[in-house]
Order: sequence, then structure tokens, then C-alpha cells
Amino acid sequence: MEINWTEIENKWRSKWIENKDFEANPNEKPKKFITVAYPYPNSPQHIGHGRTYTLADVHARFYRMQGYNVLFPMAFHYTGTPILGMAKRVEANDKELIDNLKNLYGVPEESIKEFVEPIKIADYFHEEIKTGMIEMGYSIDWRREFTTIDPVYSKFIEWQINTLREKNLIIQGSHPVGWCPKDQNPVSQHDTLGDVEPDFTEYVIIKFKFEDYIIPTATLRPETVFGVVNLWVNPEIIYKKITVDDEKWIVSLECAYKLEFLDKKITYDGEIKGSELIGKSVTVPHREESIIMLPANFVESGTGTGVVMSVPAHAPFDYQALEDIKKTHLEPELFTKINQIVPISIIETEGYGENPAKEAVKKFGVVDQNDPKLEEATKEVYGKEFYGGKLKSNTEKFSGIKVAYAKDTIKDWLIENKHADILLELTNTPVKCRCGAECVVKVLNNQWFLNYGDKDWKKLATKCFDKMNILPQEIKSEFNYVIGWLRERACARQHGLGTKLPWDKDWIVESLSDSVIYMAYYTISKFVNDKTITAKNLSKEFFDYVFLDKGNVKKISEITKISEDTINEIKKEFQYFYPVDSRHSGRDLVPNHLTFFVLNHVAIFPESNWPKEIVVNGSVLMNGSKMSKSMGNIIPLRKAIQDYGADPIRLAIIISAELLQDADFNMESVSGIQNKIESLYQECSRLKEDKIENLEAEDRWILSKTQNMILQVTTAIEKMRLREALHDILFAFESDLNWYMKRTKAKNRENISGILHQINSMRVAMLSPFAPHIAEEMWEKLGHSGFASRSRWPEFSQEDIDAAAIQSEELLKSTIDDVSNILKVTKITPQKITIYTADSFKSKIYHSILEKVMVGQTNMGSVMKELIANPDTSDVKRIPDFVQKTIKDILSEPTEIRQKKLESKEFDEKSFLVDELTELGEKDFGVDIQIFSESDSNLYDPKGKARHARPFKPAILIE
RNA sequence: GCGGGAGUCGCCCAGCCUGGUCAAAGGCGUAGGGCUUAGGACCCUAUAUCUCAGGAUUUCGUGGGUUCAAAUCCCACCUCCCGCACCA
Repeated sequence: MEINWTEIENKWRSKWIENKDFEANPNEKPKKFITVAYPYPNSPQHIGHGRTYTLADVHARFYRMQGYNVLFPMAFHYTGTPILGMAKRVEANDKELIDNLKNLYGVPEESIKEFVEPIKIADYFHEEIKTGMIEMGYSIDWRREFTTIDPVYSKFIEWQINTLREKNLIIQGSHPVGWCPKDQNPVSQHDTLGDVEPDFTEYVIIKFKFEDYIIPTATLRPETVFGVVNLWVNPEIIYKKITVDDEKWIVSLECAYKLEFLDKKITYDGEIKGSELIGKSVTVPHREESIIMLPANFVESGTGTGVVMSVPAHAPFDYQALEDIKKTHLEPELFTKINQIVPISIIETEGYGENPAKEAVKKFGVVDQNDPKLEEATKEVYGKEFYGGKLKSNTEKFSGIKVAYAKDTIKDWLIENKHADILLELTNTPVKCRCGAECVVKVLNNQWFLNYGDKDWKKLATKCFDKMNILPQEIKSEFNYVIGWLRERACARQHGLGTKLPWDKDWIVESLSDSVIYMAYYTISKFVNDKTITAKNLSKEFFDYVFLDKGNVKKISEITKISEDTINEIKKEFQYFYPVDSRHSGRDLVPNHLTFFVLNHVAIFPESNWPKEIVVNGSVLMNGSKMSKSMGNIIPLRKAIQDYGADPIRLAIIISAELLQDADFNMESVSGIQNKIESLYQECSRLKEDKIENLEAEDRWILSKTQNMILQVTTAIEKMRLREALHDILFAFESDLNWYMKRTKAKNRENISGILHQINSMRVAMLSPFAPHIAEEMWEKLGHSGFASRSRWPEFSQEDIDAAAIQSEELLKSTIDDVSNILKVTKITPQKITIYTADSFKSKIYHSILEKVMVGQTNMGSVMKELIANPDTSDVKRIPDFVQKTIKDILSEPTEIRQKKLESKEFDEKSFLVDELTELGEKDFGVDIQIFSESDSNLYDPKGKARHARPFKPAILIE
């Protein structure tokens, strides 16, 4: 019987909707508030997104069945810049993008035409994603849906950002960004050709005096200013004489252009050829020493200032250039000067002598200054010196400091003394804007920052993290680390969709900053959607009252024109559902969103409303590799639902990996799961409710095992180990069930359908959070009324566990295993099988050995001594190897089973095996089975095997 | 460099926190058998090595250590992956 997934899924989805099953309102029940990071609708969701939502949905459904009033809402994050870039590209008729939209995303042509408007893009994918979520069966309360550009949401963000500012957590400063000079706009990855992220570094410009001018050199290693012995100038370059603020500089044209964007006033005064500078002297700042300018062709006009300082003791390039120049034909005067240059060694590093640069050049076998091996040599010296080096005494007050620390200290000191400046430069040039212009680095002034570097703020956040349940545990240290290094973060941008800064309308609240406490907004969005509240008249006082319980309701009612009762009802809604009980997200959001989420909550809300739990999941791979547009292996979720059905996708995603691992989605796992579900479905269609009476040994056993499974599944889900839980329900339990079927078949029992019905009802109930649609169908087939998703989560009961039944069943299994094992090894065809159980004397000794082992006594000699000392067991000396083997038996069992054996009384192995093994064994092996106790008087024991019998390990004779 | 994670029996992957049920689950693959007109699906058996009595041996990145007992705990090392920002 093949399952028509679409039909079944549609059927149950509409029933749930009819019943308003997922709409949660405050009531007398305990609540759980589960949230997931809302999507940014710039593309359809794929299976990777589906994972996070599915995990959260399972969580929500689980809590619902456990009797909680669960709120699981969803919204859409319109704020941000990517869709702006997309709209621009559509307008420019960008073929690559349009092809992707058409073929990869399946967007109809008429919709693409509208995509020149950013909001249309968001609206389109919003609907697309939402439909997918509904099709996946997510138990979302859609009455609370919103987008982040709704007017009331903007009011909410204004309140949030004002509140933070009042607490002095927002500060102003300057900030560098990638910048398109043509568009006059910041650029990010989405705005560039080829989607490259503009990446920049900070150079320190060191100012050398040359007559009336300053010749600046750019360096990444300001500490080496103490080791400069000459400058390198490219004789081919025509340098510009410029005025920078009130100083006169000589730099390359490219450098002058870059400086224009770095908040400096530039005027162009004239030019000078590089060759004209050769041989002339400049003064080293602070040291006031005169050094010479020399030619070098590795100096590029586009990098830094076009002039480089030379530190031949520590920079392989400089060392090599100096060696090269000695071999060229120069004026004798200059030649003498060059020969007088002695490298100054300023850093002491283990493994290096006086001149690390020279050593590295030798080691790598560098030929001349154009040798690419110089890059490697440089990398090695820089790396070793930076992390392992210390400054020598010729660096004055910095002597003895580690290079890693000295770098910043010396930079600050140089800048303070006006010996240096900062130059920011793109490292991955050229970065081209989508408009075609080449990007630069620009310093934006008056940028607004959230001061995440604030110590008190960090302390509060750490406190919250410490109290929080973070799943999986391993990720917690990552959060602590992030909190540690976090500094100011820009919280406003100049373009993109979003809410304007209330006090500075040139800026828009940046999208990671307007999505940190929005979970609170879900409690009021319901009232926005039913028009109880509108943006008009919404004031700070209103939000203060609802979210912080501050202020006077009467006054607020006057301001907002909303009735006091309504305001109080809204407040009650918030107070009921808050705090967030569980926040689900992908692990890529750990160092940003999730951390900000906590930081902003602790800043704004009182401790009682701090979030309680964070659940982080890994990503989804497609057949073992990452999903990417270029690979073309992105499967849109809705396409996958059409192809495989929602439930198989949910199950495949969950079963393929535990939380933090990357889940590999592939066809095999989907069809494997489909088959499994189909057979369970058939099973459910057959079973009818029946009475359960006269429990036999195997009944008590399977019921005990069922209880075990319930316990395992429940605790696994509580820890969000969903893979384990699902595995226990679907697969692990199957082998127990198979054994049970085998047992009952051997006994020709007819009266087991009641038990199977009961067991499978519990399985289906537990399956319901994972595969909600098919579980409902199975539930119906089993003859239950109502929804499986509304049924009570099976409860573990210790009383239903029959330790004796488990033990005896294990004995039966291991005896059969042993027989098969012997048959396999000996390859004989059995004529007759005889089993001998141990006599009661051995059981007695077994128990006393067990007691001793349980208290840690495992030494054969001392156990033996004690046994002999006791008159009850002194006969043991006749069978010394029995003691040895028994200790081994016991040690090879887990502690809990030992404990159970210790607690339970001895049981009559012989009569149990006579009852249960005879028929089963005859079926399995096709011969008669006789069972004796080794102490029986009518013992049949031609080979003397009986004496080898041990408790739980009967002796066997096969003829 | 800093921070995090991983290395398991042909492949994917569980087990490690809490040592003993571990020659190590599950899936895939492979081989044989059943069912079927055929294919698929399904079911059974086997799948480190040796072994004609239920056993033995060598295995969980490498090398040490702790323990009666180590895939699991401790130490060192090797290799691989991810993050290091103002971008969702």
C-alpha cells in the first residue's frame, strides 16, 4: 500500500486549521513560548531553513502534548539591504540573477517584472516561504504574523532603540565601510560584482620629514619604526605633492585618492618624479636620524602610499632589495652610502639570530627581489615574530614587550606624537560595485554604535548565559568567547529598509539591531492584526507599560485613545507568554544574532523576563556537500514537499544528524524513512483495540520494554536529542517487537492484538511531533478519536517495568544465541539438544559473588577466600573455575543489570525454560529440546556437560 | 594566532558527558536465500581475523598514562573543518 502523502497532509492540515489548533491565548495552563529566527525573504526557503523550523516545531508539538499552552509564532524580516541590491540588478536586467529567479526559484515572469521594487521581492518570497511553512505542517499561530516594516513594529523599534539610548548604551563615533564613490553609498557583499565582501586592513602611516614635506610610508608593523635604515621609492612613479589638512605630503596618486575618503581635506599642489628622490635623505621620526631614499621596483603605487620604509633585519623584501642594489651600477657616492647601511635588529625571537630576514631569505633560497618565494619568507618571519617575538633594548621604553602587544601600543604612541596616521585600504582589490565603479574605503562620521564593549553590560549578559539552558551544551563556551571579544557595533545604516533612528532621521536602524527583542512583539502583534491598536498615538509610555510594567494606565489610555481594559489585556498577554522559553536558530547566528538577543534582553527587560533557553542546530548538506547556488544543488523546500511529502522530509532531516552536526539530506535517507513509515502505517491499519488479560512472560517483557522506550524518548526530546528519540521510536524498538512476534508465534498465540494496539498507539503518539500528518492518519486507523497531536504524551510508569521478566527473557535469548553459536562453529546437524541449568547452590554463590563485585571486590583470590571462610559457601572449593568465570560474567554486564539481579530474587531457570524454550527452540532448531537442572536425579548427561552450568548461563549438549 | 568542533569496522554515521550490555547500533553497499511474470518494495542470513562447543586474537587518528576493566577518563602529538564582525 503506497501512501499518498499529499492527500493525507492536506486532509489533516485543513482539520487542524478548522480547529484553530495552534492558536494560543493566555489561559490557566502553564505556557511555553517557542520562537525561531524569522526568515529574510529574498529567496525561497530551502531544506536548510526547514531544519531549524522543523526542530522548533517538534519542540512545540512535544510541549503541547505534555499539556503546555504553547505559543509558536512566525514573522518576516524585511529590514536590510540585500533585496535593494536585487531590485537594482533586476532593473539592470542582470541575466544571472534573472535566470536564477526563473529556473532555480521558479518565480513566474510577471512577478519578476515587479521585482524592481524591493518590497515586491520581499512580499513574493514572504508568501512563498509562508506557504511552505504551512505545507510542512508547522504548528504556527499565524494570527501573530508581521513584517518588520509594519508601522507599529517601527514604533516598537523606536521604543527599543530609545530605551537603549536612555541607558547610555548607544554611542557615536566614526567607522570605516566599503564605499562606492559613484553611488555615494556603502557597499556590502550583495552590492558588488561577483558578490565579494569588501575586505580592508588598517595601515599605520609613518611620517618621514623631507625638506618642507612629509614622506609617509604605510606599514602593518609600526613597531619596526625602530629598525628603519632607508626608504624605498619607485623611480618610475610620478608622485603627487599634496596638502593634507595642514601638512604637505608626497604620495602616489592612488594614495591621495584613497585619503580623500578617509576624512581628510586634500589639495593637489604638484608632482615629483620618483627618480628625483633617490639618494636624498629623510629624517626618521622620534629618532631624528637621517636616512637615505633608494630605488626599488617592488614598490607599487597602488599599495599604501607608494613609498615603503626599509627594515632589512626583519623584512625579507627589504633585505633582498638591499642586496640587489649593491650589485647594480650606481654613483660611487651613493654606493659608499649603501655599503654603510647596517640592518638594525630590534626583535628577539626564539629560533632566529641577529637578522631573521637574512636567515629566511637563505632558507627559502630567494634569488632576487622579484622572487615569489619572498612572500613565503615574509609570512614566516612576520608570523614568528608577531606571536613569539620580544622587543630589544634599542626600542627604548618598549623594550621587553611582546610584539603582539607592542604593535598597538607603539601605534598609539606614534599617533599621539603626530609621527603617524592611519590609512585604510581594501585588501581584495579590485572590488567593483554593481554599477561598475571601483570601491574604496570610506570613514563614516557620526555613526551610531551599540556599545557592546561595556563591561557592566557584558556582566549582565554573562549572568543570563550562566542561568540559561543552552542546547547543545558544547556551544556555551562559544557564547562566552563572543561576549568576551565583542566591542562597539554599528547599529544604523544609511540605506536599506527599516525604521529610522528617532533622533537622527538620516539613519536607519540596522537589521541585526532591529531583530533582537522582537519576540516580545508577538504578544502584541495579535492586537495589531485585529486592528485593536494602530501606529497612531502609540507612545513610549504605552510600550513602557506593556513590556516593563511602568507608568499609569489611565494616562496612557488618554494618550493612545485605547481603553484601559484593552491596554491591560495586552499587558496580560505579554506577562503570560514572556519570557521566551526556547529560542531556536542555526549555528551561524551564534556570534551575532543570538548573542545580541541576550545582550538586548538583559539591557531592556528585568531578570524575570530574560530568555530561558537557546537551541542551536547545524546546517544541511545535500548529498554530502554544501548547498550553493553555483553547485545548483539547492532544493527549495516546497519542491521537496511535492516530491517526497512533508513528513518524510521532516523525518529525514531529523534522523540524519544530532543537533549541532551537519545533516546530510539525500534520496536514500528519504526513501528509507518512507518505507519505514509505510510499514508502520500498514501495521496500524490492521490493529484493532482489544482487551489485554492474562499476561504471559513475553507480554510483561514487551510492556516493560515499551516503558523503557517511553522514558528514553522523553528524556531525549527534553535534551533536544531528536535524532535519538526518533531512532528509538522507529528503529531501536523494532528489534524488540520482532522478538516478541517470534515468541508469540512459537506459542501460536492469538490474543496479542490488544497489546500490539496499545504499544503502537503509544508509538504513534510519540511519532506525532515528528511526522504530524501521517501520525494523525495512523491514529485514526487505530480507531482513536480526536487528534494524535492533541493526545496526551505517553507517561513513563516505573510500575509497568517487570525486572524479572526482562531478566528471564534475556536468559532465553542468550541461551538460543549460544545454541546457534555452537551450531555455527561446529557445523553439526543437531539430533537432540539438552540444556542444563545451574543448581541452587551455584545461585547462592552467584549472589554472594555479585554482592562482593558490587562493592568493588574483583580480585579472584580474595573473593575465593571469603567464600571458603563462610560455611554456607565453603563447598565452593570444589569448583574454583566457576568462581573465576562467574566474576567475569558479572563484570561483563552493565552496572544497572547487576543492580537488578542483586535486587531480584533467584528465579527458577529450569521451569521457565521448560515453559518457554521447548516450543520456541524446537521451531528454531527443528529438534527436541530437553531441559534439566544439573542436580536432577534423572539427569541425562552422557558427556558430563551439566557441571559447567552457571546461573544465567546454562550448559548445553548438542548431539 | 585566538576560539570552537571533528578523526570509529568498505562508505555515511551512533556510542564518549555517566568506563563494564562494545567486535562496537542504525543506514547504505556487497553476497546468498525467500517473495514477485519481471522490476521495485519487503523479509531472512552473512559481512575484522582465526576457530568442528558457546571461544580466542587484533581493532575506534598516533604515542603514552590511570584502572581489575578504556572507543569512553588524563597527558602529548598529528590531521581536517568552522568562526574572527558591523553582513543577513
